[in-house]
Order: sequence, then C-alpha cells, then structure tokens
Amino acid sequence: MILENLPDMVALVREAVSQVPRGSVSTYGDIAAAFGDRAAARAVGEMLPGILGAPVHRIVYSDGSVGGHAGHGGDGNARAGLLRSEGLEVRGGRVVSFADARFRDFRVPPVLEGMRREQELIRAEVTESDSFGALQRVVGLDVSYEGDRAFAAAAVHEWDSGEPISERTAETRIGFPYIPGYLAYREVPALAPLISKEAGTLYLVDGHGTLHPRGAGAASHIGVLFGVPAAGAAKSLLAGKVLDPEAERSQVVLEGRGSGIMLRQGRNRTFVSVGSGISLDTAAEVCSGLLDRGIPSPLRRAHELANRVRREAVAEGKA
DNA sequence: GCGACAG
DNA sequence: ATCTTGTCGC
Ligand SMILES: [Mg+2]
Repeated sequence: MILENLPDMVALVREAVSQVPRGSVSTYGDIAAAFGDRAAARAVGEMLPGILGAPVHRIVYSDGSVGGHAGHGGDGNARAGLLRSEGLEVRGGRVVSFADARFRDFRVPPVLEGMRREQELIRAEVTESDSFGALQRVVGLDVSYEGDRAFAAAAVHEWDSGEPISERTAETRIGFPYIPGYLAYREVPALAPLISKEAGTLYLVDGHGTLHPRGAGAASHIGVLFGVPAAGAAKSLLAGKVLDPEAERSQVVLEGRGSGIMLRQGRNRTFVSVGSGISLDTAAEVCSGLLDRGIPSPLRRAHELANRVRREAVAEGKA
C-alpha cells in the first residue's frame, strides 16, 4: 500500500549534497525544497551528520552563515577553510556573495510532492460519520524510538468502564524521518502490525487526523488504509487556531472549518480530530469520557507501554 | 520579515 | 521523539 517502499531519505539527501559543485553552497531549506517541501529543512539538517562521502561542508545556513555546530564534519572554522580552498570567500563567518554561490539546480525526485498527492487521495476517502454500531473498545496507539528501532504499542480499553483490557506491542525498523506534515510515513508502518478490523473498536492515534495541512494526518491514514474507525488525539497543534484558548473545551478552526476540538484539564491539552469513520462530536465525546489528566487514558497507557518496551529492549541489548 | 512546525 | 537529576509545586 501507500506506506510501503518509502524513499530512502538519507540516500536522497546524500545524492542532493553530492550535486553541489566546488565553489558553490546550498542550504537545508533549498535541499528540502528540492524534495518538495521546505518543512523538511530540519530533517535534512538532522541527517547531515550521518552522511559520509559527500561535501556536507557546502551546506550552510539560509543567511549564508557557516555556523559552527557539529554535523558539518567539523567546526565552523574548518568549514570556512574548506570553502575557501574551493574558491569561496568567507568573512565574519559568512559566505561572501552568498546569493551568487547558491546552487539552484538540484536533480532529485520531489518525493514529498508525491506524498502530498497521496495525502489528498486519503483525504478524499475520509468519512466523518460514525461507522460502527455500539462502541465497545478504544485502542490507544503510540510509538517510541531508539535509533532506527521503533516500538509500537496498543492499549485496549473498554469504553463502558474505561478500564484497561489488554495490550500489544510490535518492534519494527524505521526508514523515514519525522517531517512536520508527514508523520504518517514514519509512524503508521510501525503501528500497522497492531491494527485489525474488529466490530465496535475505535483506534485513537497519537497525532492528528483531518486537523492537518492536507486534511489527512496519521489518524486518517490509519482509518482509510485499514478501513477502521480512527480518531486523532495530539498534545499540540500542527495547523489551525483555537477559538477560545482559555476554555476547557473549544473548537479548533482550520481554513474556515471546525476541524478539531481542544480539550483541557489544567495546562494539559488534547487536540481531537476525525481520522475516518467517526464524527468529530463522537470522537470528542470518547476522548472527553476517557480523559485522565488532560490525556485520553488509552493513549497515556500506550505511551507508557511503548516507552517501557523500548527501555527493556535497550537494557537487554546491553546485557 | 519572522515565526510556526503532530511525533 | 530523545538527551537527563534534581527540584519545585499542586
Ligand atoms: Mg507519540
């Protein structure tokens, strides 16, 4: 399906960096833009330190400054020296005539553009009315990480009582970075082994559903791709505006549409939105009914479980 | 122009 | 998300 055969972003970033010629420079944001979305700038920056055999010293900040932090194969002075040896003038920690030296001709696949198209297709298949009979259980889903190992957890709660019923975990290798707006490509493959179609079951995902720039966050991917009722419950906002920030419960508006509900207990907030196969009202009622210190209890439990199995796995590896 | 940016 | 110890507060 859509979330398989994801692009190897490390390899693609390495390829992009390799295309910057001697005497030229580029920026995190320009490389991200070459892949189709500047929102990936930070992700590019995080991958750079691990990239070998490519001229990462030619990647500078968007203002032309050379910087001095790790990840560029040395400190700022070393990088300035390398750039000078390639014919560039560096003064006061900045590349002189940065605009002229800025490389603009990347030939890499715009993979993020394709993913946005996929998200638009997902959005078109989202349904926003309750697609189940009597709600019996709510399954919280969350993921914890250690390097490229992902630890996914599902915590099943009985809706009537709110009590925990069971739990499951699954470990997978992660192959895609976190990029704002593309969380589904990182987390949904890890959660997939824990999802099955069962009557009366709602999946509660740690993240957004339709409260998303393309109206299709991770919760919508789960709802649509697996054909299960799903809702998103995130701890912070990715897009949209809270109408009444001080209220215990408020509508969240995105592009003129009431796409989300903010629930709060004290300073802990949860932003609820439709994944698919459920109405926003029902999703908010379920989250509200299971709210424990500002977080729906199935999600709190899934979060704790994912962290626990990660720590156990790491401890096991050291033993 | 600056800030914001799920996990 | 992860890196981390003690510490402040309800
Ligand atoms: Mg999470």
